[in-house]
Amino acid sequence: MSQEPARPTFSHLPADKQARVLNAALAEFADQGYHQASLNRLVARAGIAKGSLYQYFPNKEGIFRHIFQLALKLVRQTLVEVKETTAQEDFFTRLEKSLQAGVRFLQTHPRIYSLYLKIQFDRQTPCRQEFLATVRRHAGEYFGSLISRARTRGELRPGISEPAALFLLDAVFDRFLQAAAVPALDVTFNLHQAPEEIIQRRIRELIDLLREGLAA
Amino acid sequence: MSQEPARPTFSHLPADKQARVLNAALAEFADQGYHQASLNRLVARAGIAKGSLYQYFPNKEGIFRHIFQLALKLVRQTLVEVKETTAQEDFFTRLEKSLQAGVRFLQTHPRIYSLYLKIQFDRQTPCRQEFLATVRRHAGEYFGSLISRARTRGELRPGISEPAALFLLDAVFDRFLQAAAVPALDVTFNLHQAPEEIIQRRIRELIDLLREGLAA
DNA sequence: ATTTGGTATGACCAACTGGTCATGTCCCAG
DNA sequence: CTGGGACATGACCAGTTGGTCATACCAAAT
Repeated sequence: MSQEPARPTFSHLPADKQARVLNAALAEFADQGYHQASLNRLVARAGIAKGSLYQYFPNKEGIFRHIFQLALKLVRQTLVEVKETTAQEDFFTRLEKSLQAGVRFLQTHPRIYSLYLKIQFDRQTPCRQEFLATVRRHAGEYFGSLISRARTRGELRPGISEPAALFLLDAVFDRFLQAAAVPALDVTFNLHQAPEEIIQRRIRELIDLLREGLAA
Repeated sequence: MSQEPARPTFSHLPADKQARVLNAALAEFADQGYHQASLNRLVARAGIAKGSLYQYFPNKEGIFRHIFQLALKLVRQTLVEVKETTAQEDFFTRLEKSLQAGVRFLQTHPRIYSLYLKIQFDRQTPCRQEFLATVRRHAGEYFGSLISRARTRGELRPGISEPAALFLLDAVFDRFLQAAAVPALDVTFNLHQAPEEIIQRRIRELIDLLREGLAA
């Protein structure tokens, strides 16, 4: 499918040097996006020579694919973990804990989330299709399994359209995280860099609304 | 606040030439974003010389501000129009018609919507703050007025958190439009370039879900 | 002491960027 | 016929980009 993005030389490197390079790369791609990312800045941040970078990776896209695969692994891990640790709860508690986990992820890996957003909205980023497909598939499976178990337990209104429910959850959760991560995005929630306590209250309000609906 | 982005020379131009330049600019910015947009490509598309461009506008940012103001005007217009033409309907019908109007806008002005997305997620675009604030303000006022009238009419569940409802609507609507405009974004709705009929059905399903909630 | 293989380095390259400007064209007033 | 102002033009500029490469370094093996 796609050749190894990193050269063997890179894996022989002392761990701290690898880390420096990966950190610099993640930082650069996360806050500039693929095309605006500058390899000159990257090597400056990492404290290595330009030539060295090309001993580690075949080209810019190779660097990108590498850090993108690391990011993907982390996301997968997190999703699996949340799914397992909330397996015993009822549907709406699971939703609440999932959103909380999302916020935690975003706070501990802000650059990875930023990278994710960059990829999502720059149609020309390499691997975009592959990346989005993977993430959406995981999200879909995640919400899907929550929903289908909730349905067999009778926690859902009967006759609900499953695709619609999936879409709704995906939309609301994604937007919630976006609003927490990106300034000037949400109308009234003011989630960006809001204190933990407010975020928790907002999460509960939202889940309530999803559960009970808007109508009288 | 900010000087006129277009030079007088530009307004003296024959209308079709103006249109050619504006079209080329919108196209370039919409599918490349601000920084990746190339003025060389732009002038090639418009069929004018590089130098001419700088007789019309002071610099790249000036061009951007100009087309961005045109876009803003169009969005404002559309919102006002929808608000007025649905004034007589009940809350959930208004929601439905609003979403339909959004989809129509996106179909008739795909490049403007694309530009909007680019601005939303590229933190470094000029005028970003100003632009987002304006759009969000309009969206907020729009949904806000819908909600508060619905409340006085008793169409809403009492005790609903208004900010939460606003956030929910904004999130779902925006994501719906995004999914319709950008490939590979939604999990299961497959809205991208879907036929009119499917889109209408999805809208109805979503509004239903918002109205009645998820819980049994 | 010499050779060898992996790694480090930064000057260098072509391609492109946003932006400038001397020159040219054209039309209209004198 | 002459002059002047508005507009057109593309060669040109300095700066940056992703990428290359001859050279240098340094350990271990001979």
